[in-house]
Amino acid sequence: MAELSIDRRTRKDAQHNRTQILDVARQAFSSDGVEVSMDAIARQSGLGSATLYRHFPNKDALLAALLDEHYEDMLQKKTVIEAEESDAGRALERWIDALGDWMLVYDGLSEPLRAAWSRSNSPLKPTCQNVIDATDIFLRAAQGAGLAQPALSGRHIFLGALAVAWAGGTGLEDHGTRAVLRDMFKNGWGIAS
Amino acid sequence: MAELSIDRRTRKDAQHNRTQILDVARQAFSSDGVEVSMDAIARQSGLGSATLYRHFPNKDALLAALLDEHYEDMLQKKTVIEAEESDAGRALERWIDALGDWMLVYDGLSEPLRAAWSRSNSPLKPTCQNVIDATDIFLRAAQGAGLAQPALSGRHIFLGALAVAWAGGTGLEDHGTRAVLRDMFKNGWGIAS
DNA sequence: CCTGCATTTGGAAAATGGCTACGTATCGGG
DNA sequence: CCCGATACGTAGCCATTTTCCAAATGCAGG
Repeated sequence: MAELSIDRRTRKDAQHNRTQILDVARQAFSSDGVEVSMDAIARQSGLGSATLYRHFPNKDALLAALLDEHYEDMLQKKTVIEAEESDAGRALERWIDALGDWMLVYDGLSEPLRAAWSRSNSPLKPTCQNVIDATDIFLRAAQGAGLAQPALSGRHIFLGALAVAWAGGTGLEDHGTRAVLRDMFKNGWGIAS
Repeated sequence: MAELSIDRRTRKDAQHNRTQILDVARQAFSSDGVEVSMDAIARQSGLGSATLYRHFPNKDALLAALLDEHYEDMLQKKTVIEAEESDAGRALERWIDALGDWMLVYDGLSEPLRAAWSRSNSPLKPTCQNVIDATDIFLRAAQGAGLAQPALSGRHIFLGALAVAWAGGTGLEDHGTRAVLRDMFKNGWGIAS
């Protein structure tokens, strides 16, 4: 309903430009990381930068629009995990893995995500909150089964996964390091004596 | 010896300006984080920006000069820990804590540190390497005593500590989160079943 | 004390990036 | 087909890192 009224009032060229921007941005972020300039995206879209900013008031908003697409996938993964995995610990583990992958869809994505959740008015914040909420569900189940540290919250897990994604992200020649970091995130560096 | 020949050839005003820059930068980084502009540092030093760049070819070089001062403290801490702590696990823990503190001396320090170690020619790289080497010593001792995950290397610990510092760094209203993250780094989010 | 010259300096400017003001072009209903 | 609402692009602002070059300045030797 809301969509209809928007669509009806939005000019066709504007609609076309919007999807064009999203397509170009998706491609640009994928190949060059989130650090590509807005100017470059506008140029590749065949538009002036002001037009880009009219559709998305800032870079984070553009990023958020793209991430919301991926959030659909995340919801689906959530359903699949819940259906397939009876063990709450393994379910949480799979969810955290999915989280890590999500945070790596675009190179350098960790930065704006982290910045978003300290800044008060970032368009990325709702998206983060959704993911955190989903994480909380898996986490509490695992905690109930004694398979996750009881003091943690979904926010902590999110931050941890974000930190791992950040550290293991761009320019890490050694691919195995990523796996090691994830394992360290799950099990810690220490061994209880 | 090398210092003498440098000192002899370096003009007094240049020497003075150099220490002046370092003093101002130390203060500026401390109070405003590493994101302060080079221009601001130059201005507060009563110098033109070009002068600043003559002394330190880029921001990382300036940062590295300051961090090297702190590295002295780290070496001292290392000695103290080695002297006081007979348990290798606790020694490693204390070292990692020191590592975490070191990475927080300036706000936003994690960023350049991480960038440094993927970029090939960063002035910060040698400093990082020194810290990693020291970490390796503590780590191997702990591994030998069965108190740390055997698959890890000093580099992994360094990256992990960096990730924790990054995630728990700037703009984290909740101070307890930092402690939780450190604990999660040591023990993981999971509980072995 | 003076003087010549290498060294050092400062201000201006280039390159890049986020973002905006404003006049113009275009869409689409009547 | 026309006109107002809507969307557009140019040009530009501000901030940041870094570089260029002419002018100033310290210092060694006379």
